Amino acid sequence: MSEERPTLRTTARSLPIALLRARETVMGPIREMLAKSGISEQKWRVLRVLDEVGPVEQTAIADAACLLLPSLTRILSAMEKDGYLVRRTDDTDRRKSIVELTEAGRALIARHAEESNAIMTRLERRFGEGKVTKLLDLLDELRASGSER
Amino acid sequence: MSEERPTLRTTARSLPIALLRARETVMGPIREMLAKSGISEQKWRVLRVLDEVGPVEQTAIADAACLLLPSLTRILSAMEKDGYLVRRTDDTDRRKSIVELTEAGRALIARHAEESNAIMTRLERRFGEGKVTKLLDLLDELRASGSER
DNA sequence: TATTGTTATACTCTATAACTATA
DNA sequence: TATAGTTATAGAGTATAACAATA
Repeated sequence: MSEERPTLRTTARSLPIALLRARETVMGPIREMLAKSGISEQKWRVLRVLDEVGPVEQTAIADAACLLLPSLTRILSAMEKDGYLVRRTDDTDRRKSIVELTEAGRALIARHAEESNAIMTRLERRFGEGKVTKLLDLLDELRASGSER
Repeated sequence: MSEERPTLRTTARSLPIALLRARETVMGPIREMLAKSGISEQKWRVLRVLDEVGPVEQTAIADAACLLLPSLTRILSAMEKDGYLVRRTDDTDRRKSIVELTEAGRALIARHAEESNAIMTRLERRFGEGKVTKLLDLLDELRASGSER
């Protein structure tokens, strides 16, 4: 049969689809964990970013947590109302607002840290620790190469 | 300082976050491509799955395209209305409905295949073809290990 | 009784543009 | 003029449960 049209790669060899499928595989137990405290994936990412980098402006959070600024505005408002973080105007540039975790925010993270680590450790045992490391390295490099040219 | 609470991995070493960030990096040019024909990421995944596996029941599509069945129902209805696919009741099990691409659906894929491949090729050149292969292999294995045990 | 898919509902996130205030 | 963040709005996806048809 004469096949004229260009052929796409199989979905298993499509990077965006493979990344999504792999993520869905990994997210299962984490979703269960988060569901228990009624916190969304997006809020959990924001919490982790804040925990990692400390007080920071919103554009940086949006980039690190893969959220658009309008989404982030809404999420931060809700989380501030719930007492997990505070926003204050930056001293040197009053357009910026700096976001910072409260003690309650840090406590929320702490409550989940152990289980989160256990989930990751279990995955490493099943999938292979070396492979996880290799995979994370490649993902980092891929992300970095996206910023180039 | 005495740090008592358990520590989380950095977000760069969190598999779900790293997978998401990498995906966002890769999706940029693809989103631009799809935006031109007003087709969502989710619809594009459905098209590719159907193109790859042929006529198939909806549960299988949902799994392969990482969509919940209620979402898929709505998406398929819209795509059927647009003439890209048809649904027919399975002969041997009348609970199932088999979904199949129409000629218009295949044409839609064909219109994007060349550009989609070009985007992927460009990424391979920048990031390294070997690394892409290695990454896809690892993602496949990860996905497979999720089904185990 | 279990499974396949649909419908209903409430919620959340996405995407874009317009806007405010600061620089 | 440009940037940081907010607000508005429309649209789409997520998640859960309840349901109909079929097995």
